[in-house]
Formats: sequence, structure tokens, C-alpha cells
Amino acid sequence: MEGEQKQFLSDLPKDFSPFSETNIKVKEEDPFLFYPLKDNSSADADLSPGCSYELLNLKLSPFFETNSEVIVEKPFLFDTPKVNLSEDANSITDADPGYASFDLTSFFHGNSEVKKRTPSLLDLLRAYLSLPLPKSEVKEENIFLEGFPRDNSSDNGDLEFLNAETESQCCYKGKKEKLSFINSTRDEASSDASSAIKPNLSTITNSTTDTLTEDKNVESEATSEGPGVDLQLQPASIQSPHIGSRWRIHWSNTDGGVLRRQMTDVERMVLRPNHEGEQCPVCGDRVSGYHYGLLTCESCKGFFKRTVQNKKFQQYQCSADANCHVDRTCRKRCPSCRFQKCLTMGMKMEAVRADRMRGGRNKFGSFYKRDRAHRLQRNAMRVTVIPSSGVTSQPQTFYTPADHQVSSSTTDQNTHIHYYDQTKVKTEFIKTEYDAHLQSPTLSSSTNQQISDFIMRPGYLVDHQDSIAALLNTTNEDHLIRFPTTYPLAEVKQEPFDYSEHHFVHHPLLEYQGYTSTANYAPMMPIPTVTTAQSVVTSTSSSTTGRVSEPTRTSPVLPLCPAPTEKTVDHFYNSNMAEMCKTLPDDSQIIRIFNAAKGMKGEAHSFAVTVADENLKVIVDWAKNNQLFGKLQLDDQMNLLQTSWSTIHLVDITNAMIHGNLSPTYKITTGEDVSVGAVALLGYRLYVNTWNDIVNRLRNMGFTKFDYCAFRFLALFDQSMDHFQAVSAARSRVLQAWAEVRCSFVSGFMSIFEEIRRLSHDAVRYLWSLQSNFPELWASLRPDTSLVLEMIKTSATRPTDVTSTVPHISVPLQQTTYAPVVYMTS
DNA sequence: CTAGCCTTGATG
DNA sequence: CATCAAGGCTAG
Repeated sequence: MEGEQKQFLSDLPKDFSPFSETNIKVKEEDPFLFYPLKDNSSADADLSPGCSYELLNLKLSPFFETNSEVIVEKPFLFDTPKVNLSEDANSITDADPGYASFDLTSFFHGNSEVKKRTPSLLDLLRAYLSLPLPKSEVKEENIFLEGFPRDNSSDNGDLEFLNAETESQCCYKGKKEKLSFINSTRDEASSDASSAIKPNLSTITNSTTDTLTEDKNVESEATSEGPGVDLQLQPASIQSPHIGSRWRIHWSNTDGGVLRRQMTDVERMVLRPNHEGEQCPVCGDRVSGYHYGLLTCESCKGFFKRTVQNKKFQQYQCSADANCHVDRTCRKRCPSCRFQKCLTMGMKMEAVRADRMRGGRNKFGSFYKRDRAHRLQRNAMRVTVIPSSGVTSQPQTFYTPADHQVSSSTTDQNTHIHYYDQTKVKTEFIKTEYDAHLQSPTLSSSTNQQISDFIMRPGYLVDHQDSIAALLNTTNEDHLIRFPTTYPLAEVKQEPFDYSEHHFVHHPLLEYQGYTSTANYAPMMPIPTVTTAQSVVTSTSSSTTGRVSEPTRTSPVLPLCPAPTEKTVDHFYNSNMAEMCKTLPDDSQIIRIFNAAKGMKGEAHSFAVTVADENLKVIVDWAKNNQLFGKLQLDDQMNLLQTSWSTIHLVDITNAMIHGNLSPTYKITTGEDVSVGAVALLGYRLYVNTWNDIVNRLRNMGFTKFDYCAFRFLALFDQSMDHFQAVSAARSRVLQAWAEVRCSFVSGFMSIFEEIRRLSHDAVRYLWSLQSNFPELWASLRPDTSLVLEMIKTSATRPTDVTSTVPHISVPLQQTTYAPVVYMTS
């Protein structure tokens, strides 16, 4: 569980202090030096009692660890409360002006008393929360262009573009504009157009005069592929693209820095459905194509299929610590970890058809296509960043064998790759879009079937409504949007759906009036895109935030293009339920957590705490990225989390249980079978039946993803915090949005939510009671490394709430500016 | 159970 | 009609 602490730590800047007040910093290269942070230019250190200093980087000190805090309780050797340290030659060595330096070991003795404190997990959590969300350094009007071929299934469109022998520099001019790639050979193109387009082109060079002939025109045909950006190549200097020649594009950012990318053979390879040389993100074997949402090898494809089809993931058990290495040579060794890795890397259980229908072209077609394009783009972005001052260093080659892995994953969980923050925005969208594709006839029916199967297993009440509800809750709120719960599944037939055009919401009135159409999307009303996604929560998943560290902060790098249709909004209150839903964590998260935790050693309580700790991370990230939550004062954020985490946690497990995503019991390393209820209730078995009953009731009521979303938000903005205007406002907004989709019939759900909330608080009280009633058991839960336990302890032992002394740390709004993906017309 | 190869069949 | 991701089959 050391990892827990690391998790938060790793997302913190190196020099970040969890103690936000008065710090003394010790220079790393000079570990015996420290100085008051308040004023570096003064050597005055306030050594009066009560003064608190933090010691950093005290590697050489035998007494103090890095990040430990020293509280001065009595004056030091010096008898004055304030002393100019640098003037005392006895114990203070000379130092840079402004730095007091002395030997700590001699300093902290005599009549001084020093208490040491190391940062608690809550300190780290606080620090983590106070970190600003990653923010792009590139201004909207200067967002770069991305250029890559419109992905039109390997016809010669690719070829033309790829081999265009041109180089250009361009700038972003509006999200909705289309890309025109104008060939110089087409005269009419040169003058026309695009009054809105400002080419801003610089030198166009032909790097090679290629020999291959085929002179294909790259046309400026406007397509409706999606919003793009006009890219116009200066006609005069452009020659016709030749097959085999190189093509370059530059990006500009605010500072005039240029990001350069050059098409390579490898890119060409990537663009074509030829995955030679690609490595499976799960095991590293050779990729054979897209399988279940990810470019994987044949064996992992088969493994994933078998696992999901036969629900083997419920039986898998890691004999080690659930973090086995998985590669080609050892992939057979631990199916549990292999499956975990499959999920982590982005394979989708929903893509396995329960009806086992064969053939049929994949329904993710456009997703995969776009993914290819994004992969290309992503790789390009990671390639060469030419600093703003530097004008023309040579473009570097940028593909390394390891590179593709990031691109192989359609989600952003890869831990070892630096993405730029906007990537995640984009990725989030892809996920959504991807999920939308899951509803295609083949997949949706099978998904439904599959989930029904889960629900149908012994021990579960089920009826037809359940399976519908299950379907509706598979992956994405869009299911809900387009499949009202009352419609029989058999009628489902999907129509093409364009996210770019509308945001749909369930229209309550039509549904309420019993509008019955077999066209299941009929009762939906397109809502003009006034309210948009991104509002409730910025999409950035900060579980990866820390790993993004370098590029987001220092490089002039341009953010990756999000999906072209991404819309943004900057206010929570504009959001509707569908948009809120988009911020919810992936369904597979809780499955992953359970499977990973059951392999850890420890008995049932330990299992429950591990699950809770893991889920807490997800919860924290979710909350942190919520715009409203992020604007609260740090202490309020902490309080809110302390109050609400247990309810959110219980809601999460309840939701997963309702939809059959969890096995009813988990066999843990002690051999014991632990029911999900016991885990959900943090070991409190007394109410497991009560909870099971709640699960069944909600399931029978057709608990949807919207309801789940509402529960989660209501839990976060806990009613006990309603005295904060921001919290109560958020609550009403959630209730309002929820009522819109639920036709105001939410009271039944609300009362159950209340039950859940009470249960969760009871569970927390129970767990805390172990501390006094069963100290050994409590100790075995390793309270020093569990954030959950620390939260419980803090809540339980918290004296009357003291008003915050911590200054408000405002978290900047997530930048909501996105550059479009540009699709090359052909 | 694994994993390579085969068959399917909606899609563009 | 070619594609290409699904599922199926089967030797090892």
C-alpha cells in the first residue's frame, strides 16, 4: 500500500510542499542549508515558539526526512525569538546572502524542542487537490494545425496526401472551418475561397524531387467529415504532390514557435491498415489489428474474448500482488493480471458479442479510423518541439518502437507516456464516441444480451425491464438518450448518429405522454449546442495528470487536437445530465479495482479497505476535475470529500452491482468468499442484506446511468454541506437536471439514495469502531498507509471544525479551447 | 487453455 | 466487392 502514498506524491511537483505555510527550504545540493521561505532575501528566521518550518531534502540529516515538518516549540539556542542567523558565527556557517545556514544536528539541541511531523496522507491529498489543473499554454487563436489524411479506408486519398511534396505553415482560424488542401495545379483554388482563411503560410519547400510519377490532385473538396481548419497551401510555390515524396506541415504557436512534423514511412504504415511492427500494448507481441477497441495481438484478442465470453474474469485470481508483469513470454502465467492489463489498456468488454454473431463489419469503424488518425497525430505531437526562438532545427525522426504503444491504446491510461493535457480531453471524447458505436445493431444487442446474462445468473431478480435497464447502462449515457427505458429492445434499430450536430437529451414531455414510436430516437429532441459537454467536469482525467508533468508545464508544445466536434462550456450550471454523465469514471474501473484488490493479502476488511482506497483515487480525480468542486476552497474540498467519499463509494458499487458488473462474491487470499455487500459496506456485514435489497429495488426501478450520475453528484455535494451556497446550488442544479430526464419522478430514487447515504455513514462508523473494539484488526488494515482510514480517523477525531487558516487556492479553469482535428480532403 | 488460422457478414 | 473485426476451430 506504499503505492497509495506514492500515487498522490507522484502527481505532485517535486518541490511541492504539503505544508503550505511557513517553509524552510534546504537546497538540494546543500542539504544542511535552510532558509525561511517567506523572504529569501532576508536571513531572519523566526524561531519563536509555534513557528513551523518544513525541512526539505534533508538527506544528510540523521533526524529529519524529506518532507518532514519541524515545529518549533521552544526557542532554539538563541535566546531571542528572532535572530539573524547569519550573524551568529558560532553555530552558523557563512552562507549566501539571504540564506541562513547551520548544522542542524547542533542546532536542534540544547534548550530547543523540536517535534517532527511527516506529511500524512491527508496532507498529500490536500496538496494534490490544490494543484491546478493542467492548462495549455497555447492560446486559442494560435492553436496549431494538424494535418493528416482524411481517413477514407485506404483508397488513394491517403496516398495523395501522404506523398504530397509540400511544406507549409498555418494557423488555426476557427473550429468549424473545413480543411482545404489546394493543389497548385488547380488554378481556381488559388484565388478563391476562404475569405475566412488566412493562410499564414511561410516557405513552401520541396524537399525532394521524387521520381514516382502518379500525379494525383489533392482536391479541396469540402467534406462533411467534421469541422476542421482551413489549410491552404500557397499555390505558387506548391508543386503537385508526387507519390513517394515527403510531406511536411508546421504548426505555429503563440510565440511563433514551430512544431514540425514530417511524414515518414512509418506514419504511412500506421495510416494504412497495416500493423506490421506494432506491438501489442498488453503483451508486446505483434499486432494483428483492432480487437475490442484496441490494437492488439491475436493471442490477447483470443484471451480477451474467452475471458469475457465465459466470464472467467470472475474466477481469475492473481497468486501474487496483482501487479504481475505481462509480456509475450509470460502472458500465460497470470490471466488475472493479463486481463487487468487488457482493461487498463483500453479493451472493451462491451465489444465482445454475447449473441456470438459472427462477421459483420465492425461497428467501431469510424472510431477506429479516427483513432488511427489520432494516433498519427499524437505521435507527431510527441515528436519534435522546436522552441519558440529556434526556427529551423531539423525535424527529428520520432518513431521508436515504444512509441506506438501509446497510440495503440485508445484510452489514456498508459502510464509511461507523456501526453499533453488536451489529449485527454480528446481521448475522453473518443471514448464517448466510441461508446456510441457500441450501440450499433450487432453490438448493442449483444451487449444487452451479455449484461442480461450477467444479471440472469442465479441469485438475481430479473425481469425484462432489467435487461433493458442493463442495456441502457452499459457504457454511455447516450444509450439512455436514445433508448428510453420503456421501449422493448427488439425494436432497437440504430440510425447513424452525428455527435457533431446535436446534443440530445431525453425529452421528458414526449416520453411522459407515452409517445411510442418504434424509432427509438424519435422522442429525443436535438438541443442546440448551447449547453455542452465539459461543463460539470473538465474531462481531464487527473489520474494521469502527474504523468503529464513535463510537457504541460514547460514546453511550448501545442495541445493535441481534440475531436473536431468537441464543444466546451465554462459553467457547471449549463450542463445537463448527459454531459454530467460524461464525467463519470469508466464502468470497468470498479471491476478492475475489485479484481486487483482481491489478490492482495489480508482478510475481508482489508479487502474492503483496499477497494475503497483504490476507488477513492478515482473519486478524488473525478471531484478534482469538477469545475465547481475545483473552485471551492481547499478546506471545503477536503471537508466535502471527507463527508462524501463513502457515499460515493457505495453508490459506485451499488451501480456496478445493479448492472451485473461484479461477481456476487470474491474469493480472497485467505480463501474466504467475501460478498460484494460486505466490501461495499467496508466490512459491515450487518447491513449486507439491506444493501442487497436496495440493489434489487433500484434494479427493478430501472436504475439508469443518469440516476447513477445524479446519485454520485448528490453524494459529492452532500446535503450536510448545504450551508455552503456553492454546494447547495450545485445540488439543485443536479436535481433539476435529473428531474428533466426523470420527468420529475425522482422521489422514489431520492429516498433510496438517502438509505444508501445512511448506510455508507454507518459503514464508516463501523469501521472506525474497530479501532477501539478490535485494535489488532484495525492495525492489520495498515491505517498509516490507507487514505480511507485516515479520512475516517480524521472525521471521527476531528474537534469542532475550525475555520480554515489555509488561504484559498484558486484553481484555474480548465482551458476550454480546442483545436480541431483536420481531415484532409481528397 | 492458448494462439494461430479460418469463416462470417455488415459496411462503404 | 473488398475490408476487417467479430466469432469459430483446433493442434499443441
